[in-house]
Amino acid sequence: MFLQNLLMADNKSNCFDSRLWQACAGTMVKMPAVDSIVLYFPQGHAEHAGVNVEFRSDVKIPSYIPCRVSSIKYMAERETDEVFAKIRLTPVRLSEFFETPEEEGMVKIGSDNSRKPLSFAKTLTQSDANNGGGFSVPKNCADTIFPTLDYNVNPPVQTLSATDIHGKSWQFRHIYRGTPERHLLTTGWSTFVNQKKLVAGDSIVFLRNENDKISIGIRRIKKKSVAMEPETSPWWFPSVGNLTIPRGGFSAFLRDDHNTNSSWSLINRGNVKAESVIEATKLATNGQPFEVIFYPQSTTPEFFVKASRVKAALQIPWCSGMRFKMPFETEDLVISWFMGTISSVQANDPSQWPDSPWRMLQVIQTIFSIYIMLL
Amino acid sequence: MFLQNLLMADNKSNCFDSRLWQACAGTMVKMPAVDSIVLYFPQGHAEHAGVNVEFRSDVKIPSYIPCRVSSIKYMAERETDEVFAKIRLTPVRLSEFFETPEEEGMVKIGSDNSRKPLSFAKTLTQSDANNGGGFSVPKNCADTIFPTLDYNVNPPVQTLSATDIHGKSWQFRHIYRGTPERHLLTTGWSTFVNQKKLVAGDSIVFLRNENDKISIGIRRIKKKSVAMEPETSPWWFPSVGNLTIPRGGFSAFLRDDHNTNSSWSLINRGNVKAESVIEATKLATNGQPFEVIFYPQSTTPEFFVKASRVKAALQIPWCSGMRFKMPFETEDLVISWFMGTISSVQANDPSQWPDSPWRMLQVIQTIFSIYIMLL
DNA sequence: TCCTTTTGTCGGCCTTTCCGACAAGAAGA
DNA sequence: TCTTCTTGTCGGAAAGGCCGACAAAAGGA
Repeated sequence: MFLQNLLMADNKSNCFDSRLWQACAGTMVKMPAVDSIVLYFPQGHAEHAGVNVEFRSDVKIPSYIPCRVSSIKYMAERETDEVFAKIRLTPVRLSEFFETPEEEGMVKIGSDNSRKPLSFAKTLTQSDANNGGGFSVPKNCADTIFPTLDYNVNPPVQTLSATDIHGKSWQFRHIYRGTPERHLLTTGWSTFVNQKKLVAGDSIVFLRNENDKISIGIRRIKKKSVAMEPETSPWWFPSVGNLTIPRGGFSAFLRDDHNTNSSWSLINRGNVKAESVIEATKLATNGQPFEVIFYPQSTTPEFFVKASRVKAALQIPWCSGMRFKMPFETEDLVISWFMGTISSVQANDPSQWPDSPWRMLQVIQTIFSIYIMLL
Repeated sequence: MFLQNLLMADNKSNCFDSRLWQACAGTMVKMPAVDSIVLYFPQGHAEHAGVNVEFRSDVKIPSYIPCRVSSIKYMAERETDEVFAKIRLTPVRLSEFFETPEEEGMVKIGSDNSRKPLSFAKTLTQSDANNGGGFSVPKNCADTIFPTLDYNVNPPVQTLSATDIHGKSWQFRHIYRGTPERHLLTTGWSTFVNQKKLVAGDSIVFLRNENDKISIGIRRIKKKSVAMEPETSPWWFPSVGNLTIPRGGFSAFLRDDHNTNSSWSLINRGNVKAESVIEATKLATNGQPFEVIFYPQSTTPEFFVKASRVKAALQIPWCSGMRFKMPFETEDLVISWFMGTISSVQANDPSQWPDSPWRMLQVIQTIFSIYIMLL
């Protein structure tokens, strides 16, 4: 059988370039390393599924299960280009969790920014998305990402090849013209917009890899837009007085209080099934390896958290009135900071999940509730 | 590494459908079966390369080497869609050649025509190739190959998907309209013409496989056109008086006498290198397995000939004045017959290759020389 | 030979897309 | 605040592509 056919057999495909995957997921999404130790939270997994998961009431489910990451597959939906990861987890003894060195899994944000920025994102304007028009290329993007034009010819023009997350190549005419002059993508752009079904508000990411090949990724606009809603599960940096936990933290999630309590802003609704959660939890509880699917663009938090981060967070005496600051990423990959005060600390669902570190996430949730109310 | 990248790593690709390969090569090109016995002719191989091959003079090279076909890979150039085959041959003892049953390798031309014709070829007109226009579909092609249109709607229209030799899918709008009404391919056609760099005179082949999937192949026009030049290496059917050797014969090749003697009409010039010929001959002479590349659209003959055919041909007392008839295939896959008289029988290069059955091909060459002179 | 069927080419018109003009917005002085 | 630089939107212009008309070519009687 022909290989290409194999790849197209279902609506998923292995990711062509893991850096493009990262750019689409958002630079603030940090996946754990293979072989590192994480805590798996069934409760978080259920919330990620976005449906009410009915666990069997006769079996006691632990609130967290320490696991070793066996493998991670970076993938993308063939239809929408939405990125997701397939993670294989193997339960380990709790002692292994505590034996993990403190430093393991720490991520130095910005440490790989030593080189020139290699990616550029732009939210599509009405003119960009209206087919008929081309794409207005921000000067920075053309200067730092695209191959340099020959400005001696008039007008300067070249063919730009960009590869999408599935490895499919797209060609665009890149021209520098107009008064005042600006960079534009013309021929090929409308085909891309139509085939990817892009609309104004969607973002695209251009990425230049080490061989100067260009990749092009998509981040779709959220259907239910909440003003300034962070696009990805943000990592937050607690800053308590002078105490700052360096480069660690939890993911946060966002309850959309404009709707009912059970309604979550999800992009992946329906992609993670309740049965998968029950199956994963069953295997995890029995100490058997299991597989979970994670959609980073979902607004629910990661439900597998690096051991070192959990330990860092547990050392903070969380209480009301505590001030904090938290970074989040907007559509254009710009990292902004939100500062506020913790109003209350409580477990998310105390009756079913007593004493779960998962309640920490409730803190963040509360913060966001306040945040939205202030707008 | 991503699979698709692997496939695109060089400018060759494994053929998507061997029947499409056959259609592009021409139905008169018959490849030997795997495990069958053939004669390999170093001289023919050298001519196929289209360059002067300098064999080492100190080693005596046999004029033919009996071989068993170990494997055949059907392939296509990624850039031009030109089909070729990679054939692995293992030298065998001459006794194995003679032990081959007479019937082996016999090909019954027309035996698989029992079903409706499943392929249709058309040479592109100026209007077909001019971008701006669509493609005028012959009625027969639409009726026998394409999915049947719903003639109740007005105008009858559908989307036609066709897969090229690399497995890439192309979409065309197939509409039945105009006065008088006719079948046309509109949207999608000009993209195909531009990307494949088709010009008026090139042929395309539509093929319907057992699952009613449509394939689309390309046969490019020869650069140096000789009027009524057969497009593929023809098989010929000698007919001597009442004696007709059934369904056997040699391939023929065509010397273009309008040019110098050493100039051959080649489509694959430069694709088969002299070094490959020397390497293959060296291995073959030493009795070791070797690999050859064969371009069926080349106008040089096959340089590996089925054992049974050689034996059949050797039984004919070739001499001047003998009348013969020979089928050949035109661009549109129509098989025509050419009849003539043998003017002389001589070895192609008697000093280097005495007593080679390869001289039989010289007969055909002579016939064609006469043929061209008559035009 | 004549008639019918099929299909190649053409000009008209509609749609798409390419273009500079202009101005709104952002950034810097 | 003013100036400069950047980029979003618009209407006109050019190109591409779909259409039936017509006639040439092919095939059958």
